[in-house]
Amino acid sequence: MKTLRLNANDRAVLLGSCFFEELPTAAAGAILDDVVVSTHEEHDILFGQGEPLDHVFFVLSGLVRLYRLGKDGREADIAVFPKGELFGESAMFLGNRATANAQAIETTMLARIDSRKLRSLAEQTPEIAEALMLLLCRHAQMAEDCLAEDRLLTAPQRVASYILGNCPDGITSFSFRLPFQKNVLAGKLGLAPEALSRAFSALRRSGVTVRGRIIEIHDRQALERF
Amino acid sequence: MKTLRLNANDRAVLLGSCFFEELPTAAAGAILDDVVVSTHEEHDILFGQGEPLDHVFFVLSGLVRLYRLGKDGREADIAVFPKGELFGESAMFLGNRATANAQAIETTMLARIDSRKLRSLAEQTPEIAEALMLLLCRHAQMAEDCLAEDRLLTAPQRVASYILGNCPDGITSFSFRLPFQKNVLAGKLGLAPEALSRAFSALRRSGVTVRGRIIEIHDRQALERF
DNA sequence: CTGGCGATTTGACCTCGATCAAATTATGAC
DNA sequence: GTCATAATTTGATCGAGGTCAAATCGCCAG
Repeated sequence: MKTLRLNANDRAVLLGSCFFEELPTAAAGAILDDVVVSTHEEHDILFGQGEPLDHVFFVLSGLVRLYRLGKDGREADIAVFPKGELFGESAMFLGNRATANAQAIETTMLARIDSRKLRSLAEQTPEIAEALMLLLCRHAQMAEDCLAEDRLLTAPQRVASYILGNCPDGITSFSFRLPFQKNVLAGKLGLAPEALSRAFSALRRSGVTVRGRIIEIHDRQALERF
Repeated sequence: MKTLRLNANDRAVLLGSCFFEELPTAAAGAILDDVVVSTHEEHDILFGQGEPLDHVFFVLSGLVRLYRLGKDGREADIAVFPKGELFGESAMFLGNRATANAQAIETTMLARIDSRKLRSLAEQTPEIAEALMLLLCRHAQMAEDCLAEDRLLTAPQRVASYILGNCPDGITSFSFRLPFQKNVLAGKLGLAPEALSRAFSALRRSGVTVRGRIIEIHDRQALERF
Protein backbone atom coordinates (compact mmCIF):
# COMPACT_ATOMS: atom_id res chain seq x y z
CA MET A 1 0.00 0.00 0.00
CA LYS A 2 1.33 3.41 -1.02
CA THR A 3 -0.12 6.71 0.14
CA LEU A 4 -0.19 9.98 -1.71
CA ARG A 5 -1.81 13.36 -1.58
CA LEU A 6 -5.12 14.11 -3.20
CA ASN A 7 -4.71 15.45 -6.74
CA ALA A 8 -7.08 17.65 -8.71
CA ASN A 9 -8.64 14.77 -10.57
CA ASP A 10 -9.32 12.78 -7.40
CA ARG A 11 -10.82 15.86 -5.88
CA ALA A 12 -13.20 16.19 -8.83
CA VAL A 13 -14.28 12.54 -8.47
CA LEU A 14 -15.00 13.08 -4.80
CA LEU A 15 -16.93 16.29 -5.29
CA GLY A 16 -19.00 14.79 -8.07
CA SER A 17 -20.03 11.77 -6.01
CA CYS A 18 -23.42 11.17 -4.52
CA PHE A 19 -22.29 12.00 -0.99
CA PHE A 20 -20.48 15.27 -1.67
CA GLU A 21 -22.63 16.53 -4.49
CA GLU A 22 -25.35 17.87 -2.21
CA LEU A 23 -23.01 19.48 0.29
CA PRO A 24 -22.19 23.20 0.35
CA THR A 25 -18.78 23.78 -1.20
CA ALA A 26 -17.33 24.97 2.09
CA ALA A 27 -18.46 21.87 3.95
CA ALA A 28 -17.12 19.54 1.29
CA GLY A 29 -13.87 21.48 1.25
CA ALA A 30 -13.51 21.13 5.00
CA ILE A 31 -13.93 17.38 4.81
CA LEU A 32 -11.44 17.00 1.99
CA ASP A 33 -8.92 19.23 3.65
CA ASP A 34 -6.50 16.61 4.93
CA VAL A 35 -7.64 13.61 2.98
CA VAL A 36 -4.96 11.09 2.02
CA VAL A 37 -5.04 8.67 -0.90
CA SER A 38 -3.90 5.07 -0.65
CA THR A 39 -3.42 2.56 -3.44
CA HIS A 40 -3.99 -1.17 -3.11
CA GLU A 41 -3.44 -4.23 -5.21
CA GLU A 42 -6.09 -6.78 -6.00
CA HIS A 43 -6.64 -9.06 -2.98
CA ASP A 44 -5.11 -6.63 -0.49
CA ILE A 45 -6.89 -6.61 2.84
CA LEU A 46 -7.84 -3.05 3.77
CA PHE A 47 -8.87 -3.79 7.31
CA GLY A 48 -10.08 -6.69 9.40
CA GLN A 49 -13.14 -7.19 11.53
CA GLY A 50 -12.67 -5.87 15.04
CA GLU A 51 -9.59 -3.81 14.23
CA PRO A 52 -9.44 -0.14 15.16
CA LEU A 53 -10.56 1.97 12.25
CA ASP A 54 -10.29 5.71 12.19
CA HIS A 55 -11.03 6.51 8.62
CA VAL A 56 -14.01 6.55 6.39
CA PHE A 57 -13.12 5.41 2.89
CA PHE A 58 -14.09 6.70 -0.51
CA VAL A 59 -13.47 4.54 -3.56
CA LEU A 60 -11.65 6.73 -6.09
CA SER A 61 -11.15 3.80 -8.44
CA GLY A 62 -11.38 0.05 -8.30
CA LEU A 63 -13.68 -2.10 -6.22
CA VAL A 64 -13.95 -3.06 -2.57
CA ARG A 65 -15.67 -5.97 -0.92
CA LEU A 66 -16.93 -6.01 2.68
CA TYR A 67 -17.30 -9.45 4.18
CA ARG A 68 -17.46 -11.42 7.41
CA LEU A 69 -15.61 -14.59 8.24
CA GLY A 70 -17.25 -17.72 9.58
CA LYS A 71 -15.60 -19.92 12.21
CA ASP A 72 -14.72 -22.38 9.48
CA GLY A 73 -13.07 -19.73 7.30
CA ARG A 74 -15.94 -19.36 4.89
CA GLU A 75 -16.66 -15.80 3.79
CA ALA A 76 -19.98 -13.98 3.48
CA ASP A 77 -20.12 -10.77 1.49
CA ILE A 78 -21.96 -7.91 3.11
CA ALA A 79 -21.53 -5.37 0.36
CA VAL A 80 -19.50 -4.43 -2.69
CA PHE A 81 -18.52 -0.82 -3.26
CA PRO A 82 -17.60 0.46 -6.71
CA LYS A 83 -15.93 3.74 -7.61
CA GLY A 84 -17.71 6.71 -6.14
CA GLU A 85 -19.00 5.06 -2.98
CA LEU A 86 -18.20 5.80 0.62
CA PHE A 87 -17.84 2.97 3.16
CA GLY A 88 -16.70 2.22 6.67
CA GLU A 89 -18.81 5.01 8.12
CA SER A 90 -20.53 2.88 10.70
CA ALA A 91 -17.33 2.21 12.63
CA MET A 92 -17.35 5.95 13.35
CA PHE A 93 -20.34 5.48 15.63
CA LEU A 94 -19.50 2.06 16.98
CA GLY A 95 -16.31 2.63 18.89
CA ASN A 96 -14.04 3.02 15.87
CA ARG A 97 -13.93 -0.71 15.32
CA ALA A 98 -14.47 -2.35 11.96
CA THR A 99 -17.52 -4.59 11.92
CA ALA A 100 -16.35 -6.52 8.88
CA ASN A 101 -13.32 -7.23 6.74
CA ALA A 102 -12.60 -5.19 3.65
CA GLN A 103 -10.65 -6.32 0.64
CA ALA A 104 -9.71 -4.74 -2.66
CA ILE A 105 -11.18 -6.81 -5.47
CA GLU A 106 -9.21 -4.92 -8.09
CA THR A 107 -6.38 -2.45 -8.08
CA THR A 108 -7.98 0.25 -6.01
CA MET A 109 -7.40 3.83 -4.93
CA LEU A 110 -9.03 5.03 -1.75
CA ALA A 111 -9.44 8.46 -0.26
CA ARG A 112 -9.18 8.27 3.52
CA ILE A 113 -11.23 10.71 5.53
CA ASP A 114 -10.37 11.07 9.18
CA SER A 115 -13.41 9.81 11.00
CA ARG A 116 -13.01 11.87 14.16
CA LYS A 117 -12.80 14.99 12.11
CA LEU A 118 -15.75 14.03 9.96
CA ARG A 119 -17.76 13.36 13.04
CA SER A 120 -16.93 16.69 14.57
CA LEU A 121 -17.70 18.44 11.30
CA ALA A 122 -21.06 16.67 11.29
CA GLU A 123 -21.73 18.14 14.69
CA GLN A 124 -21.09 21.66 13.48
CA THR A 125 -22.63 21.38 10.04
CA PRO A 126 -26.21 20.11 9.73
CA GLU A 127 -25.78 19.45 6.03
CA ILE A 128 -22.98 17.01 6.74
CA ALA A 129 -24.99 15.28 9.44
CA GLU A 130 -27.85 15.04 6.99
CA ALA A 131 -25.64 13.55 4.30
CA LEU A 132 -24.30 11.01 6.77
CA MET A 133 -27.77 10.01 7.87
CA LEU A 134 -28.75 9.52 4.26
CA LEU A 135 -25.66 7.39 3.68
CA LEU A 136 -26.37 5.26 6.74
CA CYS A 137 -29.95 4.79 5.60
CA ARG A 138 -28.92 3.68 2.19
CA HIS A 139 -26.45 1.20 3.57
CA ALA A 140 -29.04 -0.12 5.98
CA GLN A 141 -31.45 -0.48 3.07
CA MET A 142 -28.86 -2.35 1.04
CA ALA A 143 -28.42 -4.84 3.83
CA GLU A 144 -32.16 -5.22 4.37
CA ASP A 145 -32.75 -5.69 0.66
CA CYS A 146 -30.10 -8.38 0.58
CA LEU A 147 -31.56 -10.09 3.60
CA ALA A 148 -35.06 -10.07 2.14
CA GLU A 149 -33.83 -11.33 -1.24
CA ASP A 150 -31.84 -14.12 0.38
CA ARG A 151 -34.89 -15.22 2.28
CA LEU A 152 -37.51 -14.81 -0.42
CA LEU A 153 -35.87 -15.51 -3.75
CA THR A 154 -34.24 -18.50 -5.41
CA ALA A 155 -30.89 -18.14 -7.11
CA PRO A 156 -32.30 -17.46 -10.60
CA GLN A 157 -34.75 -14.96 -9.10
CA ARG A 158 -31.96 -13.11 -7.34
CA VAL A 159 -29.99 -12.94 -10.56
CA ALA A 160 -33.08 -11.75 -12.44
CA SER A 161 -33.57 -9.10 -9.78
CA TYR A 162 -29.96 -7.99 -10.12
CA ILE A 163 -30.28 -7.71 -13.88
CA LEU A 164 -33.53 -5.78 -13.63
CA GLY A 165 -31.86 -3.44 -11.18
CA ASN A 166 -29.45 -2.54 -13.96
CA CYS A 167 -32.10 -2.16 -16.60
CA PRO A 168 -33.91 1.13 -17.24
CA ASP A 169 -37.70 1.03 -16.87
CA GLY A 170 -40.09 0.76 -19.76
CA ILE A 171 -37.70 -1.07 -22.01
CA THR A 172 -38.06 -4.60 -23.32
CA SER A 173 -34.67 -5.31 -24.77
CA PHE A 174 -31.45 -4.25 -23.14
CA SER A 175 -27.83 -5.16 -22.71
CA PHE A 176 -25.06 -4.21 -20.29
CA ARG A 177 -21.64 -5.24 -19.10
CA LEU A 178 -21.13 -6.64 -15.61
CA PRO A 179 -19.04 -4.21 -13.59
CA PHE A 180 -17.01 -7.10 -12.09
CA GLN A 181 -16.20 -10.79 -12.41
CA LYS A 182 -18.99 -13.33 -12.05
CA ASN A 183 -17.07 -14.49 -9.06
CA VAL A 184 -17.82 -11.25 -7.30
CA LEU A 185 -21.42 -11.13 -8.40
CA ALA A 186 -21.89 -14.61 -6.96
CA GLY A 187 -20.54 -13.46 -3.61
CA LYS A 188 -22.69 -10.37 -3.62
CA LEU A 189 -25.79 -12.46 -4.26
CA GLY A 190 -24.82 -14.99 -1.61
CA LEU A 191 -24.24 -17.79 -4.11
CA ALA A 192 -21.42 -20.13 -4.98
CA PRO A 193 -20.00 -19.33 -8.44
CA GLU A 194 -21.40 -22.60 -9.74
CA ALA A 195 -24.87 -21.64 -8.59
CA LEU A 196 -24.62 -18.29 -10.35
CA SER A 197 -23.58 -20.04 -13.53
CA ARG A 198 -26.54 -22.40 -13.31
CA ALA A 199 -28.86 -19.51 -12.54
CA PHE A 200 -27.73 -17.76 -15.72
CA SER A 201 -28.39 -20.84 -17.74
CA ALA A 202 -31.84 -21.18 -16.16
CA LEU A 203 -32.55 -17.60 -17.25
CA ARG A 204 -31.52 -18.36 -20.81
CA ARG A 205 -35.00 -19.86 -21.30
CA SER A 206 -36.41 -16.44 -20.36
CA GLY A 207 -34.47 -14.56 -22.97
CA VAL A 208 -31.25 -13.75 -21.17
CA THR A 209 -28.03 -14.14 -23.13
CA VAL A 210 -24.65 -14.17 -21.42
CA ARG A 211 -21.40 -13.80 -23.33
CA GLY A 212 -18.47 -13.20 -21.03
CA ARG A 213 -19.40 -10.17 -18.98
CA ILE A 214 -22.03 -8.98 -21.44
CA ILE A 215 -25.62 -9.63 -20.38
CA GLU A 216 -28.45 -9.24 -22.87
CA ILE A 217 -32.13 -9.19 -22.03
CA HIS A 218 -34.68 -9.80 -24.75
CA ASP A 219 -37.85 -9.89 -22.69
CA ARG A 220 -38.07 -7.77 -19.58
CA GLN A 221 -41.55 -9.07 -18.73
CA ALA A 222 -40.43 -12.68 -18.71
CA LEU A 223 -37.65 -11.72 -16.33
CA GLU A 224 -40.04 -9.89 -14.03
CA ARG A 225 -42.36 -12.85 -13.88
CA PHE A 226 -39.57 -15.26 -13.04
CA MET B 1 -56.45 1.25 16.46
CA LYS B 2 -57.17 3.86 19.12
CA THR B 3 -55.07 6.94 19.72
CA LEU B 4 -54.49 8.76 22.98
CA ARG B 5 -52.23 11.36 24.50
CA LEU B 6 -48.94 10.54 26.11
CA ASN B 7 -49.27 9.95 29.85
CA ALA B 8 -46.62 10.34 32.53
CA ASN B 9 -45.72 6.68 32.58
CA ASP B 10 -45.28 6.48 28.82
CA ARG B 11 -43.15 9.57 29.01
CA ALA B 12 -40.91 7.90 31.58
CA VAL B 13 -40.53 4.82 29.38
CA LEU B 14 -39.55 7.00 26.45
CA LEU B 15 -37.07 9.08 28.38
CA GLY B 16 -35.45 6.00 29.91
CA SER B 17 -34.90 4.31 26.55
CA CYS B 18 -31.62 3.94 24.80
CA PHE B 19 -32.39 6.62 22.24
CA PHE B 20 -33.58 9.38 24.58
CA GLU B 21 -31.37 8.61 27.52
CA GLU B 22 -28.34 10.40 26.10
CA LEU B 23 -30.21 13.45 24.89
CA PRO B 24 -30.31 16.76 26.77
CA THR B 25 -33.62 17.13 28.57
CA ALA B 26 -34.64 20.06 26.40
CA ALA B 27 -34.02 18.17 23.19
CA ALA B 28 -35.92 15.12 24.38
CA GLY B 29 -38.74 17.34 25.54
CA ALA B 30 -38.98 19.03 22.17
CA ILE B 31 -39.27 15.68 20.40
CA LEU B 32 -41.94 14.41 22.76
CA ASP B 33 -43.90 17.60 22.60
CA ASP B 34 -46.70 16.50 20.31
CA VAL B 35 -46.26 12.76 20.39
CA VAL B 36 -49.41 10.66 20.10
CA VAL B 37 -49.95 7.13 21.38
CA SER B 38 -51.74 4.45 19.40
CA THR B 39 -52.81 0.99 20.56
CA HIS B 40 -52.94 -2.09 18.36
CA GLU B 41 -54.16 -5.62 18.65
CA GLU B 42 -52.09 -8.67 17.88
CA HIS B 43 -51.81 -9.15 14.09
CA ASP B 44 -52.74 -5.55 13.29
CA ILE B 45 -50.84 -4.17 10.34
CA LEU B 46 -49.17 -0.89 11.28
CA PHE B 47 -48.11 0.12 7.81
CA GLY B 48 -47.38 -1.48 4.49
CA GLN B 49 -44.37 -1.41 2.24
CA GLY B 50 -44.38 1.58 -0.09
CA GLU B 51 -47.07 3.46 1.81
CA PRO B 52 -46.48 7.06 2.86
CA LEU B 53 -45.12 7.13 6.37
CA ASP B 54 -44.69 10.29 8.34
CA HIS B 55 -43.99 9.00 11.79
CA VAL B 56 -41.16 7.36 13.58
CA PHE B 57 -42.43 4.77 16.05
CA PHE B 58 -41.42 3.95 19.58
CA VAL B 59 -42.59 0.71 21.14
CA LEU B 60 -44.09 1.60 24.52
CA SER B 61 -45.24 -1.96 25.09
CA GLY B 62 -45.73 -5.09 23.06
CA LEU B 63 -43.78 -6.29 20.05
CA VAL B 64 -43.51 -5.28 16.41
CA ARG B 65 -42.31 -7.21 13.41
CA LEU B 66 -40.88 -5.63 10.25
CA TYR B 67 -41.09 -7.82 7.17
CA ARG B 68 -41.13 -7.87 3.39
CA LEU B 69 -43.51 -9.77 1.16
CA GLY B 70 -42.44 -12.01 -1.67
CA LYS B 71 -44.34 -12.20 -4.96
CA ASP B 72 -45.81 -15.50 -3.82
CA GLY B 73 -47.06 -14.07 -0.53
CA ARG B 74 -44.27 -15.53 1.61
CA GLU B 75 -42.94 -13.23 4.31
CA ALA B 76 -39.37 -12.50 5.33
CA ASP B 77 -38.73 -10.85 8.65
CA ILE B 78 -36.30 -7.96 8.63
CA ALA B 79 -36.36 -7.15 12.32
CA VAL B 80 -38.34 -7.54 15.53
CA PHE B 81 -38.65 -4.61 17.92
CA PRO B 82 -39.48 -5.11 21.58
CA LYS B 83 -40.55 -2.51 24.08
CA GLY B 84 -38.15 0.42 24.23
CA GLU B 85 -37.04 0.40 20.62
CA LEU B 86 -37.49 2.99 17.93
CA PHE B 87 -38.26 1.98 14.35
CA GLY B 88 -39.34 3.35 11.00
CA GLU B 89 -36.66 6.02 11.05
CA SER B 90 -35.25 5.23 7.66
CA ALA B 91 -38.41 6.26 5.85
CA MET B 92 -37.63 9.74 7.10
CA PHE B 93 -34.67 9.95 4.74
CA LEU B 94 -36.08 7.92 1.90
CA GLY B 95 -39.00 9.99 0.72
CA ASN B 96 -41.31 9.19 3.62
CA ARG B 97 -42.16 5.80 2.20
CA ALA B 98 -42.11 2.62 4.23
CA THR B 99 -39.55 0.14 2.98
CA ALA B 100 -41.22 -2.81 4.67
CA ASN B 101 -44.45 -3.92 6.32
CA ALA B 102 -44.92 -3.64 10.05
CA GLN B 103 -47.20 -5.75 12.16
CA ALA B 104 -48.00 -5.93 15.86
CA ILE B 105 -47.07 -9.38 17.15
CA GLU B 106 -48.80 -8.74 20.46
CA THR B 107 -51.11 -6.14 21.85
CA THR B 108 -48.92 -3.11 21.35
CA MET B 109 -48.74 0.57 22.29
CA LEU B 110 -46.76 2.87 20.07
CA ALA B 111 -45.63 6.44 20.48
CA ARG B 112 -45.74 8.25 17.16
CA ILE B 113 -43.17 10.93 16.55
CA ASP B 114 -43.75 13.26 13.65
CA SER B 115 -40.90 12.55 11.29
CA ARG B 116 -40.75 15.96 9.64
CA LYS B 117 -40.47 17.57 12.98
CA LEU B 118 -37.87 15.12 14.19
CA ARG B 119 -35.87 15.74 11.09
CA SER B 120 -35.99 19.48 11.51
CA LEU B 121 -35.05 19.15 15.17
CA ALA B 122 -32.11 17.02 14.09
CA GLU B 123 -31.00 19.87 11.86
CA GLN B 124 -31.02 22.32 14.73
CA THR B 125 -29.72 20.05 17.47
CA PRO B 126 -26.47 18.17 16.92
CA GLU B 127 -27.22 15.80 19.79
CA ILE B 128 -30.38 14.64 18.09
CA ALA B 129 -28.60 14.18 14.79
CA GLU B 130 -25.96 12.20 16.64
CA ALA B 131 -28.55 9.99 18.30
CA LEU B 132 -30.22 9.36 14.96
CA MET B 133 -26.95 8.42 13.34
CA LEU B 134 -26.27 5.98 16.14
CA LEU B 135 -29.73 4.48 15.72
CA LEU B 136 -29.27 4.11 11.98
CA CYS B 137 -25.91 2.48 12.55
CA ARG B 138 -27.32 0.00 14.96
CA HIS B 139 -30.14 -0.92 12.64
CA ALA B 140 -27.72 -1.29 9.77
CA GLN B 141 -25.58 -3.54 11.95
CA MET B 142 -28.57 -5.65 12.90
CA ALA B 143 -29.34 -6.23 9.25
CA GLU B 144 -25.72 -6.99 8.40
CA ASP B 145 -25.42 -9.39 11.31
CA CYS B 146 -28.53 -11.19 10.14
CA LEU B 147 -27.26 -11.36 6.60
CA ALA B 148 -23.90 -12.74 7.69
CA GLU B 149 -25.53 -15.29 10.00
CA ASP B 150 -27.93 -16.43 7.31
CA ARG B 151 -25.05 -16.97 4.94
CA LEU B 152 -22.54 -18.49 7.34
CA LEU B 153 -24.46 -20.47 9.91
CA THR B 154 -26.73 -23.51 9.88
CA ALA B 155 -30.03 -23.44 11.71
CA PRO B 156 -28.69 -24.93 14.96
CA GLN B 157 -25.73 -22.54 14.85
CA ARG B 158 -28.03 -19.55 14.43
CA VAL B 159 -30.10 -20.69 17.38
CA ALA B 160 -26.95 -21.23 19.43
CA SER B 161 -25.83 -17.75 18.49
CA TYR B 162 -29.18 -16.32 19.54
CA ILE B 163 -29.01 -18.07 22.89
CA LEU B 164 -25.45 -16.94 23.48
CA GLY B 165 -26.51 -13.39 22.67
CA ASN B 166 -28.86 -13.63 25.64
CA CYS B 167 -26.31 -15.16 27.96
CA PRO B 168 -23.95 -13.08 30.09
CA ASP B 169 -20.23 -13.68 29.53
CA GLY B 170 -18.11 -15.84 31.72
CA ILE B 171 -20.91 -18.08 32.84
CA THR B 172 -21.29 -21.79 32.14
CA SER B 173 -24.83 -22.49 33.19
CA PHE B 174 -27.71 -20.16 32.49
CA SER B 175 -31.40 -20.02 31.87
CA PHE B 176 -33.82 -17.47 30.44
CA ARG B 177 -37.29 -17.09 29.06
CA LEU B 178 -37.88 -16.36 25.39
CA PRO B 179 -39.36 -12.89 25.01
CA PHE B 180 -41.81 -14.15 22.36
CA GLN B 181 -43.31 -17.25 20.80
CA LYS B 182 -41.03 -19.71 19.03
CA ASN B 183 -43.00 -18.78 15.99
CA VAL B 184 -41.56 -15.30 16.09
CA LEU B 185 -38.05 -16.44 16.89
CA ALA B 186 -38.17 -18.71 13.87
CA GLY B 187 -39.11 -15.77 11.66
CA LYS B 188 -36.40 -13.60 13.13
CA LEU B 189 -33.80 -16.27 12.44
CA GLY B 190 -35.07 -16.84 8.93
CA LEU B 191 -36.31 -20.35 9.66
CA ALA B 192 -39.57 -22.23 9.34
CA PRO B 193 -41.00 -23.06 12.79
CA GLU B 194 -40.31 -26.74 12.14
CA ALA B 195 -36.67 -26.00 11.46
CA LEU B 196 -36.38 -24.05 14.70
CA SER B 197 -37.86 -26.96 16.56
CA ARG B 198 -35.40 -29.36 15.01
CA ALA B 199 -32.56 -26.99 15.72
CA PHE B 200 -33.49 -26.97 19.39
CA SER B 201 -33.52 -30.71 19.49
CA ALA B 202 -30.10 -30.82 17.80
CA LEU B 203 -28.82 -28.52 20.54
CA ARG B 204 -30.16 -30.82 23.24
CA ARG B 205 -27.04 -32.95 22.68
CA SER B 206 -24.97 -29.86 23.59
CA GLY B 207 -26.67 -29.29 26.90
CA VAL B 208 -29.58 -27.07 25.94
CA THR B 209 -32.92 -27.79 27.59
CA VAL B 210 -36.15 -26.31 26.29
CA ARG B 211 -39.36 -26.40 28.28
CA GLY B 212 -42.02 -24.14 26.82
CA ARG B 213 -40.44 -20.73 26.56
CA ILE B 214 -37.74 -21.49 29.12
CA ILE B 215 -34.30 -22.15 27.69
CA GLU B 216 -31.58 -23.65 29.88
CA ILE B 217 -27.91 -23.87 29.00
CA HIS B 218 -25.67 -26.25 30.86
CA ASP B 219 -22.47 -25.85 28.89
CA ARG B 220 -21.69 -22.51 27.33
CA GLN B 221 -18.47 -23.81 25.73
CA ALA B 222 -20.25 -26.61 23.93
CA LEU B 223 -22.67 -24.08 22.53
CA GLU B 224 -19.86 -21.80 21.37
CA ARG B 225 -18.14 -24.67 19.61
CA PHE B 226 -21.28 -25.72 17.78
C1' DC C 1 -60.21 -31.16 36.42
C1' DT C 2 -61.44 -31.14 31.59
C1' DG C 3 -62.33 -29.94 26.94
C1' DG C 4 -60.68 -27.40 23.17
C1' DC C 5 -57.71 -24.72 20.54
C1' DG C 6 -53.57 -23.01 19.12
C1' DA C 7 -48.62 -23.77 19.47
C1' DT C 8 -45.05 -26.97 18.86
C1' DT C 9 -42.98 -31.22 17.55
C1' DT C 10 -42.22 -35.17 14.69
C1' DG C 11 -42.23 -37.82 10.38
C1' DA C 12 -41.85 -38.21 5.40
C1' DC C 13 -40.58 -36.36 1.42
C1' DC C 14 -38.50 -33.20 -1.83
C1' DT C 15 -36.10 -29.15 -3.69
C1' DC C 16 -32.41 -25.94 -3.84
C1' DG C 17 -28.00 -24.88 -3.68
C1' DA C 18 -23.21 -26.32 -1.77
C1' DT C 19 -19.36 -29.07 -2.85
C1' DC C 20 -15.97 -31.67 -5.42
C1' DA C 21 -14.17 -33.04 -9.75
C1' DA C 22 -13.55 -32.46 -14.49
C1' DA C 23 -14.09 -30.10 -18.77
C1' DT C 24 -14.08 -25.88 -21.16
C1' DT C 25 -13.35 -21.16 -22.05
C1' DA C 26 -11.40 -16.58 -21.39
C1' DT C 27 -7.23 -13.70 -20.49
C1' DG C 28 -2.80 -11.96 -20.20
C1' DA C 29 2.27 -12.53 -21.04
C1' DC C 30 5.36 -13.26 -24.59
C1' DG D 1 -0.65 -16.46 -32.50
C1' DT D 2 0.47 -19.61 -28.44
C1' DC D 3 1.00 -21.06 -23.98
C1' DA D 4 -0.02 -20.87 -19.12
C1' DT D 5 -3.12 -19.62 -15.86
C1' DA D 6 -7.33 -18.14 -14.11
C1' DA D 7 -12.29 -17.97 -14.69
C1' DT D 8 -16.37 -20.23 -15.73
C1' DT D 9 -19.29 -24.04 -16.85
C1' DT D 10 -21.00 -28.68 -16.40
C1' DG D 11 -21.79 -33.11 -14.13
C1' DA D 12 -22.65 -35.82 -10.08
C1' DT D 13 -23.64 -36.17 -5.45
C1' DC D 14 -25.13 -34.73 -0.92
C1' DG D 15 -27.14 -32.31 2.96
C1' DA D 16 -29.83 -28.47 4.99
C1' DG D 17 -34.15 -26.87 5.31
C1' DG D 18 -38.80 -26.14 3.36
C1' DT D 19 -43.45 -28.17 3.07
C1' DC D 20 -47.35 -30.90 4.26
C1' DA D 21 -49.61 -33.94 7.34
C1' DA D 22 -50.24 -35.93 11.67
C1' DA D 23 -49.35 -36.37 16.49
C1' DT D 24 -48.52 -33.93 20.96
C1' DC D 25 -48.16 -30.53 24.12
C1' DG D 26 -49.54 -26.53 26.87
C1' DC D 27 -52.55 -23.15 28.26
C1' DC D 28 -56.82 -21.25 29.47
C1' DA D 29 -61.82 -20.89 30.15
C1' DG D 30 -65.24 -23.04 32.29
